[in-house]
Amino acid sequence: MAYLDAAVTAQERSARRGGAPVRAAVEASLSEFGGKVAHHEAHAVVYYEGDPARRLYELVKGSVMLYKLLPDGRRQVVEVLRPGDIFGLSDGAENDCTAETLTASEVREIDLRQVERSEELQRVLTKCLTNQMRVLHEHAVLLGRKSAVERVASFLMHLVPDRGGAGCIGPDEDADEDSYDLQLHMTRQEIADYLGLTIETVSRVVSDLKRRGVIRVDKADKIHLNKVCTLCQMTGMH
Amino acid sequence: MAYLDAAVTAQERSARRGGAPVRAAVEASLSEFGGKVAHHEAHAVVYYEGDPARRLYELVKGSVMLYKLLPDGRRQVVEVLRPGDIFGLSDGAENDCTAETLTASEVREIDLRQVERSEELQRVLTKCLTNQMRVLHEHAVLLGRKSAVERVASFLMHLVPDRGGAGCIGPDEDADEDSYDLQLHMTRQEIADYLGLTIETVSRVVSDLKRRGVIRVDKADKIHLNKVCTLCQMTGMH
DNA sequence: CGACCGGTTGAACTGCATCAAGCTGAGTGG
DNA sequence: CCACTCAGCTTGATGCAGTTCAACCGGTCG
Repeated sequence: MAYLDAAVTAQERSARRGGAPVRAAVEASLSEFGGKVAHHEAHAVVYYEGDPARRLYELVKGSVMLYKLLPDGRRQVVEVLRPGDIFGLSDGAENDCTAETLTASEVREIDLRQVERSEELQRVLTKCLTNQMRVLHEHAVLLGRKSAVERVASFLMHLVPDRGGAGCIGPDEDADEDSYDLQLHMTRQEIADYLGLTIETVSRVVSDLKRRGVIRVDKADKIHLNKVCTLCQMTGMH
Repeated sequence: MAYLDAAVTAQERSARRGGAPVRAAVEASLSEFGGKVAHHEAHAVVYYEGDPARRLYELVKGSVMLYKLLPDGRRQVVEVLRPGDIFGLSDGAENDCTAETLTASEVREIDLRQVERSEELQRVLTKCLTNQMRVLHEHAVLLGRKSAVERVASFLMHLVPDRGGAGCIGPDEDADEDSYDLQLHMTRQEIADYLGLTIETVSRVVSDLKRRGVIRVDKADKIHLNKVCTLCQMTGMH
């Protein structure tokens, strides 16, 4: 746990590295509500925890993570967002998380007063928040009750469309000839902070999966799943 | 980790014990939208994870926890709700959690079709979900990054109005003559499953706090905080 | 009174963190 | 084109916080 720069005010905090999409998008887009689309490069901070919450954001393209820091520098990535997701909503006056891009991203910014007015916007919001709640619930199980191997397996499975989530069918008993190519776009540090582990543990688990032939590591952030179903069985959910 | 009865269908699962409110209520009530108010006794299941999501619920009185089970019986309590909170909203066709009362409770049930129609309801919902999101973010930090002592300290501080949460002022350097009486309404098992610990660890930490004079344990679920500020400093947040 | 349930306490174990090297590949400059 | 550097990653050795297993305690209920 380094981040010794962390126990200070929002703007003084330094950025971190990483970057990759995580799950399938919610249908609706908020383009109809106007708002500027801002372009951010990778590892750019959209806003800081503790900053006044001024706008609502919709991730249009790329990927963004939300994280919180403890005063001693420990970090927890609480969400990894994908296009269609909404963030920046706060029930207080301040943002409760820092939002930082993982990859170059496009973010639509919508004035909070608009939200009060538009009925349609409220409807989309409810839908989106409900979905994020489900994801957070599942993540709480991961953080509170899963082993390191189960966390990493769950993380990887979540990157496979229609697998790993609540609606996952579970492993296909017979043939495990399913394979899948992943681009993580996150550093080991970001993955570790998302999974509540250390960088070393993540690395060790990945190496172990490799050794067992479940995955192939082409580059640190480019992983091929040799046996999707075997991996699925390692998530603790089947 | 017992719960061996868990790896089965929703209705077959057995109930668990416990019960206590956790934080201050959101202003709005949904009484204006009608809906029946159901009375549940303590440790009653309102709905099961996996059941078709038919209605929206508002906790009127009492306290309710939401939890998820892994097939091998490990449990994670993902939320502890207090009056004013809304639950049962699902973005799929099924509930993603089991909802169980901690104490005798009153729960208002609202038809999901109402939600589609009412603009005002949407507004209240957005507000309520945003608040729950913030709580879930904070809980992710607890589960992913805090030590056992920090978890228990955070848990207890959350039960003190205006303390423990994001808006907590932090410990008052000087006089720590603040003291406070708590009624937990949760068993050690429920607390452990909420904090991602074992029952033994919770017990040991509580005993330790007692030994150090930070708290006084009148009954297992009736705890007096002798030094609120000392406890506050043990949450890892100051 | 005995059984049972929730809680506490102790002893031993272990999974993950911590500490410490070494490795790899991209960028830089001579 | 090669030496150097530096960041991100991997690997090994060791330590410890929290789990596991087990015994016991106190209150309650039949």
